[in-house]
Amino acid sequence: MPELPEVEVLRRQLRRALGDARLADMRIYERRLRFPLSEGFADTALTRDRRGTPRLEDIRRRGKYLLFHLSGGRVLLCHLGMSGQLLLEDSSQLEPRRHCHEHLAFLFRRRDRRGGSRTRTVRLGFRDTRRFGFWDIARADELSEHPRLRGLGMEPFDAGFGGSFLVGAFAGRRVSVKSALLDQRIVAGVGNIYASEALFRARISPMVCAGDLTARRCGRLAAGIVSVLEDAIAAGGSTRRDYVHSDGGGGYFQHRWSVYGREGEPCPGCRCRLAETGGIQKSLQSGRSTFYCPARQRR
DNA sequence: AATTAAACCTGGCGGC
DNA sequence: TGCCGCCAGGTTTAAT
Repeated sequence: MPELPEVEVLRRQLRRALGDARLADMRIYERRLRFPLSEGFADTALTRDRRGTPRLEDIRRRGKYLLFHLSGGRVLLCHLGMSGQLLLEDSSQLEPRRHCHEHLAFLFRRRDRRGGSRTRTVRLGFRDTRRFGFWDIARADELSEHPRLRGLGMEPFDAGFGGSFLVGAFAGRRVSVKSALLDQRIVAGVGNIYASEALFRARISPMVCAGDLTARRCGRLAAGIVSVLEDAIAAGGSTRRDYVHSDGGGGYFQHRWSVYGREGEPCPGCRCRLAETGGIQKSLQSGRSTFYCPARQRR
């Protein structure tokens, strides 16, 4: 799925394209997502305020969630799951796109860039082959208490995130550090790809117990998380199979993965030592694959 | 309480 | 070629 960098790239694209558009209309083609779409989703989303249809005030991100803030204090929450996509088109057609697992479509109207009173209609389609993604609607003033957001941990780009935060968060934890990184209640937004990549950058074995990490290693890990997420955002995210940008294009960071998906390849940090190190290894940790270099990433 | 496994879905790939 | 099992960027729920 899209992890933090992919969601962030999408957020920036959508905000640029939609600006302060108004949500003019929407359709639901499939309610059975990872969690069934709530009864009043469309009606609540489309409720007009004094000036007309709801205005898009901002698009924010929390962990892997996209948050569409609408006027009138409503927020649309979107999680892309494993295969969710949000695609923009210049179109005013709400008919579903066939044979592409489109489940929702929104029409936004915004002022034409050339100014004047002309408006432009933009269609935003939500596609999700596996239907692990989901949407919900919440009141803005209750957003932090929403069941799906309430338990989320620290944002990696928050000022408070760093080695000492990880020391505290990992204290007493007997799970592996790799599993701890996937726990959204600790750090929000890191998924299976960037967990492996961050551990590689920090030169830490994914099998180490989170609670056993020294402060020094927690500092390296925090730096590795931030740097890999920043680099991935700058490269437009990673496109492996399902993730695409809002224009259908893809990111480039998959070409810069050091370990993920590179089983048997030479470690980029131990060049020319393939025979000694055995190259990148793959293992399973609580059902998810982990990639690492056993020579460079010590216990 | 803490960890792990199963469940939710569809599609693509390698092996036979 | 066709069928089958396995795997895939996630989260929640049930079971150990």
